[in-house]
Amino acid sequence: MTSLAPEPTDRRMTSAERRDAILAAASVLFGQRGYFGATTDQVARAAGISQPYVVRMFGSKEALFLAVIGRAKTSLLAAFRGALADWRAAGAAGGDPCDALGPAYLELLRERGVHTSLMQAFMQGSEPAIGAAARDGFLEIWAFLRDEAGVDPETARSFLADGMLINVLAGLEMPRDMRPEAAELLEATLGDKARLLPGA
Amino acid sequence: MTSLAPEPTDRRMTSAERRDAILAAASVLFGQRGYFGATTDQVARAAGISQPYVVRMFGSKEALFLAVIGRAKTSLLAAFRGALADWRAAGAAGGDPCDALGPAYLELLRERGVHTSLMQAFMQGSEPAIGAAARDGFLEIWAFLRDEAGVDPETARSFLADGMLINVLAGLEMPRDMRPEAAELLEATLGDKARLLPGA
DNA sequence: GTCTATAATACGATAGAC
DNA sequence: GTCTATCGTATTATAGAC
Repeated sequence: MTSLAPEPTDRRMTSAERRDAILAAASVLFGQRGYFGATTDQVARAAGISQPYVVRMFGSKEALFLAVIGRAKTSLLAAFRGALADWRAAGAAGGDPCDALGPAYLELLRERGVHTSLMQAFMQGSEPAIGAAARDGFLEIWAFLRDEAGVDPETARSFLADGMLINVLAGLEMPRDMRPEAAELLEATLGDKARLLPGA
Repeated sequence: MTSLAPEPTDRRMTSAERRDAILAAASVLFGQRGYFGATTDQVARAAGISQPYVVRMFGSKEALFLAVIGRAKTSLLAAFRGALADWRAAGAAGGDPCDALGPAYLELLRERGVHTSLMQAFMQGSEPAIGAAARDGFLEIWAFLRDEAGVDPETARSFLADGMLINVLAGLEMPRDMRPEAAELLEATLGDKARLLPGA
């Protein structure tokens, strides 16, 4: 039976890719304006499709947002796991794994909307479904640092704090400010990697 | 002329206090749901007045939000300046001023909505008026640390990072999560002060 | 000063054609 | 799979009475 042959992979890839392109567009918009501020119509326009189709594809705006933060969490953990594996392969036994995770976190700024959409989710703790997913995602990062990377609580806490400051500078689009204080803050926090922030 | 006598202070105080009560209610709501998520009707109900009156009193929702973050910035800087003065009066010349500012920041969690409304503003950098005000406010804190408290850039950066992590745990309402990982994270970040977070 | 009533619009979601 | 048309509702803001 010819029907046993697999469907042309082109079709399925295109479908999954299109879905991911919508999620990428939604990540940027939710990252900029937050869950309530970004509209399904804005996502649709950015993705070049109709507003009802966005809702149809994900079921609801809330489900779309949950898919966005799930995708961001996956991107982040993949970047961390890759950096950790490389760091271990390079044979850095006694050192601090965060020395490898930090640069990976900054490189991820090139993928727009990952940090900011997660951060917007973190600020919705009082929304029942989103809040639960956000707490869950944050604790998954914590568990990765403690259990997979093997760092102690204070090192993990400090690493997360540095990450949250970077997220805030991304949310602020701080490079838009041209005053010397802004330059000093950006230099102290990110050095020349400040160019990766939104607004730069 | 009897009209030269000052107006009864009762009247004016009551008016200013009522305005501040509205701002306090708005701080909590904007902190929880963000600029777009909180509605003027929710603020009005929380303050026990009508929705059109909220808009009338502040001119627009955006002006109300800007008043909220202005008030939060004032509360924060007042707490910092008070703690810094006490610390200097106690004669701690060679130490780190952040040792006094940190506890003051945690005590301010009792005043609901200060940290979270500021954080929500920080995540709206792409909104023209709000973004500019948010960057301005953040840099005012930075300038306080550098110029008034006299701390070096790396100490200031690290202090701000710790603060941003606390803000995120407040936004997440992390104490709602009962798993041991959440307890470990909260203990590492706030110790017994975790009880001051929303959601606790 | 504060309210009620309401205008004007924006939004998420559904129905149904193709 | 994807669109157009549209419904029902929520939201900001204004008008105007008291």
